[in-house]
Amino acid sequence: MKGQGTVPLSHLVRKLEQFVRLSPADRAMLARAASERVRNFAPRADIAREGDRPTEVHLILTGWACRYKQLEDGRRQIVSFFLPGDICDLNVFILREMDHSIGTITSVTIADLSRDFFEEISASYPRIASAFWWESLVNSAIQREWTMSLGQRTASERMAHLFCEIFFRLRLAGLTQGDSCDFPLTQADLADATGLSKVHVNRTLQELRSTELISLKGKSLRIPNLERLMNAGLFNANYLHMEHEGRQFDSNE
Amino acid sequence: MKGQGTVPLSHLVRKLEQFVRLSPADRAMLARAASERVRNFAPRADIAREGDRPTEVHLILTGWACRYKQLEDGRRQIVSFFLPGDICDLNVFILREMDHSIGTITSVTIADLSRDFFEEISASYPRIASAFWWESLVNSAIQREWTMSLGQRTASERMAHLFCEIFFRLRLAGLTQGDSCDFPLTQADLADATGLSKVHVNRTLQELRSTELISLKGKSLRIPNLERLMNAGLFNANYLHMEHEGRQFDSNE
DNA sequence: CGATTTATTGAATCGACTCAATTGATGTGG
DNA sequence: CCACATCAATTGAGTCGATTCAATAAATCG
Repeated sequence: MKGQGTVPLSHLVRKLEQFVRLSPADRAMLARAASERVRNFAPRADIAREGDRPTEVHLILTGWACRYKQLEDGRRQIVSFFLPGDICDLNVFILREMDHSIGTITSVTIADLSRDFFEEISASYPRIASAFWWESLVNSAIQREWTMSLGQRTASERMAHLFCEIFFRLRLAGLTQGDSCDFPLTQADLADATGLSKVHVNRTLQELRSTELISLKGKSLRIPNLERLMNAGLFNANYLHMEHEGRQFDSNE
Repeated sequence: MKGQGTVPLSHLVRKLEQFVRLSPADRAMLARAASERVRNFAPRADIAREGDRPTEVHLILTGWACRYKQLEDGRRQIVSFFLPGDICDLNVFILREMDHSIGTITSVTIADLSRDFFEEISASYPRIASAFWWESLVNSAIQREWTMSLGQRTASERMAHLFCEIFFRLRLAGLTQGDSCDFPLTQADLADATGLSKVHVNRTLQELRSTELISLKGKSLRIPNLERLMNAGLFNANYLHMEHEGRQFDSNE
């Protein structure tokens, strides 16, 4: 039973184990959760819309998605990306309605986690609960870092920073191959995420390519020298909190 | 014992009661929490610094503070404001170190809430726990809205939006007088929060004043017509989730 | 009261935007 | 499997919002 191989759940487990050591029972619980209600979405589809009542928490099993908001006049901002293994807001169901939408980038498989499930977790699976807290605090930190990027970083810094962030997050979930990873975002997506125009995104990418900070063709990203890209984006990984918390959170089994 | 008058704790209670109805026991618990370890800070002082180990959660009793991040070259971004009654990140103590700093704007009084305190809450005070969850989800929503502002709104929209947000939040805590409220932020603070230069903040304020959207002198803000300001800032209050969740969360006592 | 912080103004510049057209990919149906 | 349609990426030119630098005026504070 050891080694879940490439099953979708493994991204979540791999990521959570960055923080706590999970017991076989913990893993079984997660496996149960991830199979309860599974749904598939086409690329560029909405999983949830602003105004909807949130009734469950979504766990991204495969594919990329994003949270986005729109102004009445159509201006659109992607406020975060969801990668495989990511969980959308713990406990959202206590709010009456969504203040943003969740849409897919690629085709996506999600598992819907019910409220009861969360209550069971907090009552009986303290390590999972801890890890979920960690995930949620990291997501808040990412959102703050985006605020920083949009407020202070220049176009090329912003772009470099985003590439670093995504690469680190994918790596944590076991989704990189050496210095490369899948990268399904279009330049329009990057524009919506960075607050730049599509045209300027294009020019900024050319700049990053010409200085050999990235190589981006098709849907694949390669970062030949991560350190250099991090410097270019003033990227400090501390906000991802990829530290292991030590023994106090380990499984005793 | 009824009516806490203007004691600092009342801002928190008033805000949380927007969401749940608290029992006398709940209130007593909050009162205990808020008196456990109280500290005072001068204006423009740091409550916590990036790199520190977070050991407790801070509750703002009086005064204004902010979360901010800095790049190596000194560029500074305020990523959120803390107003009286606000709580800084539930459960941060599970992270190894702060990824940002918390600094005061005015003089500030805080209460430090221990980890044990939170465990007691989740075990025995479900309504407070719910309300804390709500507060934390709203804070995330605010952070997303800032991302939206910085990415998509123009200078004057951004400024108008920020004024609306602060006014709504202060009102929820019982800190507005009619169409006015205290407003201790300097133009430099506004610049750091909106990602604009000080000079442009100044010019944007002049624009808002000349169109009579705000009146801002000394440390006092007046919003003669909130609706107009909301339109100017494309402000939609839904992200503040100021809805009452209905009976299921009410105290039975 | 002078000292320091905060706010205001002007002028020149630049990063990023818009508009508009073109090239290159991707994908689908006949 | 090509032809057409659509979507994504690229390029050029002109413009504008916001910036920087620098100086001055007005508040605030000890």
